[in-house]
Amino acid sequence: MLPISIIRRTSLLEIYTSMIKRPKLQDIAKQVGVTKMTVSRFFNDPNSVALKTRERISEVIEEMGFIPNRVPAIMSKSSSKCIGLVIPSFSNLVFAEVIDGVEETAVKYGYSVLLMHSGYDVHQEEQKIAELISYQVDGLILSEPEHTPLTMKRLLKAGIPIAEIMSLPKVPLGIACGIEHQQVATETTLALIESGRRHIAYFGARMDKRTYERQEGYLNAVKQAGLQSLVYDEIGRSNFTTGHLLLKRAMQHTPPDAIICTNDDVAMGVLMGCQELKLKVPDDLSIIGYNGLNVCEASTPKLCSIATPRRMMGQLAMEKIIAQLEAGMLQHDLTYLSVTLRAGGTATAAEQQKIKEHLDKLNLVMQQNLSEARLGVA
Amino acid sequence: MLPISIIRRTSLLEIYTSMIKRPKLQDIAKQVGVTKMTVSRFFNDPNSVALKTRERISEVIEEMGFIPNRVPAIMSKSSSKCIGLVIPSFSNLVFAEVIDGVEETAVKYGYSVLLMHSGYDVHQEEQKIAELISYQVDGLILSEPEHTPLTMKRLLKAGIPIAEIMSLPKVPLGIACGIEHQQVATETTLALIESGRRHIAYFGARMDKRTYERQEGYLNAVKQAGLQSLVYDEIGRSNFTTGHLLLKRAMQHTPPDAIICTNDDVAMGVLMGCQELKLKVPDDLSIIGYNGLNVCEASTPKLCSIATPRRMMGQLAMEKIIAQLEAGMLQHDLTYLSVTLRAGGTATAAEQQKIKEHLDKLNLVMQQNLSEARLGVA
DNA sequence: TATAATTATGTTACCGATATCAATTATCCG
DNA sequence: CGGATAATTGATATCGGTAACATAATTATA
Repeated sequence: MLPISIIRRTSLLEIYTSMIKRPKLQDIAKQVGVTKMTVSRFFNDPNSVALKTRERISEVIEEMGFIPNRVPAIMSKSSSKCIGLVIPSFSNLVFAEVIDGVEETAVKYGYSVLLMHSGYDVHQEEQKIAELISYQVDGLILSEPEHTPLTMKRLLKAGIPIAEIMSLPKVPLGIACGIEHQQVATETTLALIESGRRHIAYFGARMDKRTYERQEGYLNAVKQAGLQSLVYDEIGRSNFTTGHLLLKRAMQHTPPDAIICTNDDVAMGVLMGCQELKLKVPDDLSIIGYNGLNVCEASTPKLCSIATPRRMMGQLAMEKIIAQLEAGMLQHDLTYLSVTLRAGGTATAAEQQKIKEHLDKLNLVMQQNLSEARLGVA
Repeated sequence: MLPISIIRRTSLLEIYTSMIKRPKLQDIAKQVGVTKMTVSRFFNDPNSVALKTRERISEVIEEMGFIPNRVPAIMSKSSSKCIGLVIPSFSNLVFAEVIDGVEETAVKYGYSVLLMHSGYDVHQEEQKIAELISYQVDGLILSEPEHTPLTMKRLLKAGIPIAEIMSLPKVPLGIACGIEHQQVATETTLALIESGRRHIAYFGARMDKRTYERQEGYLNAVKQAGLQSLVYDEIGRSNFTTGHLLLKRAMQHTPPDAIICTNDDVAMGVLMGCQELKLKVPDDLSIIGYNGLNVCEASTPKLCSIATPRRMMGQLAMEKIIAQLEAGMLQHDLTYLSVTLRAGGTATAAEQQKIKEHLDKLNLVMQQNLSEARLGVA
């Protein structure tokens, strides 16, 4: 069906004739009867302008709806006060909170965020990073663990703080704030095994690289316990439909008694599928999600999920970037963030307890690593 | 639980000592043995540079991981080739496709997109729009129908094409590509009434302004039919949980036999709630979503929803902005986009048919308006 | 009231690209 | 081979702000 278009002239038309040249400080200055320097001061250091002048400038600005041009300022100050953020996708709600955390912190310190998405593709990422650097961002936050060789070279030569979030990259570029997805998956799987589950499946999706880290962790655990590995995945995005589909496929093959899902969407799809297939959750089958999105609250029973500190990751990455900017010094800085259990009835109470214990143990081990690392550096 | 931090020095450390001054065209030029003008040409009009020179420049750029600074270019060319896009929220998947449509079209014509979010708040929107204008965007796409008076003034004085999408604003700033949400809701409601439903409820959310447009349309229809209006809403975002909650509330009050939801998330929440409350869908209760997101596929039965052409809205807004930029002429331009029915078993086959008919009728009426408007202008 | 101290404003150079025009070099053809 | 033409490169001004210093206006103080 084609869009239906009505071109209609309205009362505002007289304003809309041809493109107007945007006013500049000079224009305001002339109107007020000062030089552009005074108007510049009005914006950057109002107290250095006489009250009377300030009022007159204010009036003219108000009247003209004037907004100063930040472009020459970026050149002059050789700092844009902008931080670039590249996420893989806007259709993945995981990143919504990351964005909020990043932006919240940026604003707190007087920075802005330029946001781009890479579509889970390293070449698109290359493009977007180049674009952000070409706008002279003062720092970069990246959320995918892999980059093209050219991107790596550019990033190392960029001379600005760079933070990688979500996962911990093997060769960090500078700052890294992430989760040990693999270890988390191992511990979760072990907890389910200890709780008596013997047919634990992993539902993934081939789009996201972090999925594979978790899958690796899952495989380690089942191998360690001498159990059969049951991995199911699907090309493309991981969503409700994927979960639904993978459940059906799994049931035809070897019916699992527990499913660890790569994320909450897949897990919700599984849960919905269970209602259709009349599977009792968590008795017949326990379902564990990943991320702890709000969607977990929606179902009955609520989805049990591994909650990731997404907002905090954004905040922390930003804090660290700004710290390095203010110090004028680039430094390597790795931060491992711990995950928590988002309680929900898709796992038994005993299982939830076991998972909690395992995650706590993992956190403890990491803290020990921390101490050792400190000694190593000292 | 606090994040666990490990600061570790790695093999890349030697590169990371202090902030490096970013290289400029001049630096490349010196290395190659030409003037910066030649390097500038290398990027903007490669064919005007001798093959041999081109190769040498290429090598140096490759080696230095050089990315040209676009900031002075924006000043010099007095065009940024950037279009600003402001959406209310990244946690609303409705906008993911809009973004894709906008960006896809932008890239096609050599433009970039600067993306910001306003958190459904006109004052935040004011900030973000000002920021985008301060970066000298060549055009703006806004997705909320209301703006502060200051924003209105600034937009009218900005001298760049501005497109408003999603809804059709009462006083359009320039370009508008939107949906007649109110009329669509009226027609949907009427279709359900004609199908025999007598207790039709509307589930909204108080965050989103478009919700109210739809609510208005719903109210018109029930009033027209002499039925009781059953509006339920909740402060805050509209999501699964909201739908769940509103269903319970509605059932305690006057159990509805049909629910029109402000969006698909609320509708999914309702559907999940039905499974808990043992309500038969669509026999006891039919559920209509809004937007036609992919989430509609996830449930059993699939969610019946009014699909909005989100990607097309983005594409169209961008096309029209670029057209005006190339023409160097600002013009009012309103486009009404039609909606379609996304089939799903949460409404009976007969109901789905009726809704389709009503929507088709609406599209016809709009086409007539189009003809009249053309005559009016001619 | 004169002079110093302070406040307010102005002047000039510069940030790093590109537009424009000028100069140089290479190529062609009779 | 010489001059014309085309291809390539260079020189200079400019975009619109801000930094840094200079000057003018005001106030404080002796």
